[in-house]
Amino acid sequence: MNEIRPSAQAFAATPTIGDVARHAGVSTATVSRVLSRTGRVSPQTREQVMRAVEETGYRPNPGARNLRQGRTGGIVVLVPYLSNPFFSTILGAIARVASETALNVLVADTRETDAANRRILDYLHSNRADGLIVLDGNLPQKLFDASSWRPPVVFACEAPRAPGQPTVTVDNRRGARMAVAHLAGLGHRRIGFVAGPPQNVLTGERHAGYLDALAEAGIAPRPDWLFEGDFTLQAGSLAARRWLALAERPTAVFCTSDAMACGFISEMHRQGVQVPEEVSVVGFDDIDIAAHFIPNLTTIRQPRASIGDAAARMLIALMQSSAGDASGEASAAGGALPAVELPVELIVRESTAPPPKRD
Amino acid sequence: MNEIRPSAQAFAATPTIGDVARHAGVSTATVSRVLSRTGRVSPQTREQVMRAVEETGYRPNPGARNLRQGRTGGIVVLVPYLSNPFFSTILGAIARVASETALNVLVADTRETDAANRRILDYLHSNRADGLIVLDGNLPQKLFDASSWRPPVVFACEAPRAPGQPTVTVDNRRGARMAVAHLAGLGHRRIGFVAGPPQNVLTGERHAGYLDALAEAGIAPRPDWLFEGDFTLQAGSLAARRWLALAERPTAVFCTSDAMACGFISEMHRQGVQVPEEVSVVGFDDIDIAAHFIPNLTTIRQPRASIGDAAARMLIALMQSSAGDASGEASAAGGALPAVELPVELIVRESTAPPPKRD
DNA sequence: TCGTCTCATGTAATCGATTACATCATCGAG
DNA sequence: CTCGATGATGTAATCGATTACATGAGACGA
Repeated sequence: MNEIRPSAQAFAATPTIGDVARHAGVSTATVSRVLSRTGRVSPQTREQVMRAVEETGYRPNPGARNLRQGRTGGIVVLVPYLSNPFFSTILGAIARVASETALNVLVADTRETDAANRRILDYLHSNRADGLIVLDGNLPQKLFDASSWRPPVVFACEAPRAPGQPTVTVDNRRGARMAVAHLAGLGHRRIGFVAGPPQNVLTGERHAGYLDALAEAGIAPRPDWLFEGDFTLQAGSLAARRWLALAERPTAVFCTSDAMACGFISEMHRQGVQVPEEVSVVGFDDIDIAAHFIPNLTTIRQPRASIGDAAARMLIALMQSSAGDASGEASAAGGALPAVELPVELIVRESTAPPPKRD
Repeated sequence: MNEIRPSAQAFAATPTIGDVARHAGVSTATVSRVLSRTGRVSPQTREQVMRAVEETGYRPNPGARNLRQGRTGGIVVLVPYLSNPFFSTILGAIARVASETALNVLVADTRETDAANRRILDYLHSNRADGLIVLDGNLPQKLFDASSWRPPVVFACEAPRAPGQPTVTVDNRRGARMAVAHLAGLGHRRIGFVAGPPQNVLTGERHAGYLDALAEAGIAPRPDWLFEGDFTLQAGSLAARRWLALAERPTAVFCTSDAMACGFISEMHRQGVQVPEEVSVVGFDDIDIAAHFIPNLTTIRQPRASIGDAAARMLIALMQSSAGDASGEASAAGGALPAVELPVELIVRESTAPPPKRD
């Protein structure tokens, strides 16, 4: 069908490297060399090529380049619930780092994809991405072992239990301990715990920290003061209603997410219970609204942007070292960089106070 | 560097369609036909091929397919401030629709990219994406005219002023009018306006709606009750401080975002001013926290998920019609579908009340 | 003056799929 | 029995870049 080559006139479709070469009177190899700054090209030729690029309005086709180079030019971020602002901030940080290296950022919501596992396995197993960042710690671990060859993966926030994987986390246990110790320090002896999803790694770690702090304060844990939850506003409200139904109530609760803390306080307010006068509340995350919620939320700050930033940089480092390497396996070349733990911080605001004087 | 070619033995790297063909004793064309369900293949052969796919663990390389088919297999979403939960919800909805069609979703934060315009122009102008959804109405309009050939673009939320573009919006003007009419209906005559960024389209539309409602209520607008803002929590707090400094204060304010409403109320609380007893506040968006903020926020609900959903479906429709079309131009084939306007809804909660009795 | 080395550039293979076209066998109608 | 239609499959071009290798022109030392 190409019998009538469009010859040298106007470019109907997008110009290709061949068009540029013809315009400049050189070969495509030379154009490529000029544009990728590899190999030596005489200043004159370079000049001609650049002019031809200008004239034709040429833009290299990244797909073609990637195919040849055996890359995809993108990384995938697997997010549970994209609409959660906590994750979207991390995503933003990842995007910023990726744009420095001209990497595309693909997102996939692990909870939305109907045949979720299948799609994720696609991402992992295949040549769809040069690397993955997994923000969802609840994905079946099998997914990651199974595939014979896979691109580098970094787990962020919710690291799976299996060790030896590259991870970026915060010290959840210590954060929880700080939160509960803060309550104990204010004089609270009856401290509730609002959990995340049962299977979730974070739930486990933060619960461990909660127990640590109780033990340090010489307080016996009370199983009936452990409220189930799932990190959402609604779960916080639900926990509040359960708190209200209790005969013997905690004077303080540690919520394992700010969203749950807001939901909890909101429901308390609706029922006419004062925070922090009648019950103290500590959150976890320090999302934006925390500093503006009423009462301003005492919480544990996670450096969200730093998490995304660190995860992206770690992934890029892994990608580079596994590219230099002939086999696809992660190499020891870059040294052992697979685990970063970022610090958390207690932010004391208004939602905590000494327990009400009584009993 | 690749001098030692891995030769022909076991599949060190990922298997290709050629490996499958060899395994099944057929040609690559046949394998392709089986896998893409195009063309006729005998049941036996199909069986053999499927078995070979199984055995080799073959996954097609999407990059190669896309190159051949002249597509990229992805759409780009340009978001201002990825960390904004409002946008991330929309993004989530887009991702859901895109996954139905096995399209990749690439995100780019228009405010983070250092040489932002250059990168965006790249996305537009080049063969990087099969389509774009633009959530940022503040990008220079030139970007979109300039490029001779571009993939289909859908503007969502913040539609540019230029008409004739495919857009998904809500009736911002009507929403603002409803919000302010609600305040007027409660008896307020002194109503302030907390604006978004000056250049922003939404700011303009919502301000127009504000003026509409004032006019309907026979209230003269007061320029000194117009507070600048930028949709953020901080801007809301700042507006609150300005409100406090006023000699003559509005008894109600309409904030053009929920975040600003929260920031405003938060600062009021800090200064000991009661909402809604002393000043009523209406927001815009109905973000998740709105129903749990204290006081629960009266606001205008935007159907965020529907916006993302509609934008994605519109884009996919445009992509299909422009693919059938020989030229890259949008065709009239699919009929004129380029503008969807979704309804908004007034949600009355606790942050509004009749004005305090005085003068 | 003649290799030899370097530098600039061109030719063509390559990445991994899709797909236009060719080929061959089979079958039914005339 | 022959011819054309049909169906299954193979061959090879193609998408748009990168890059290994070949080539030819000068420069330079012997």
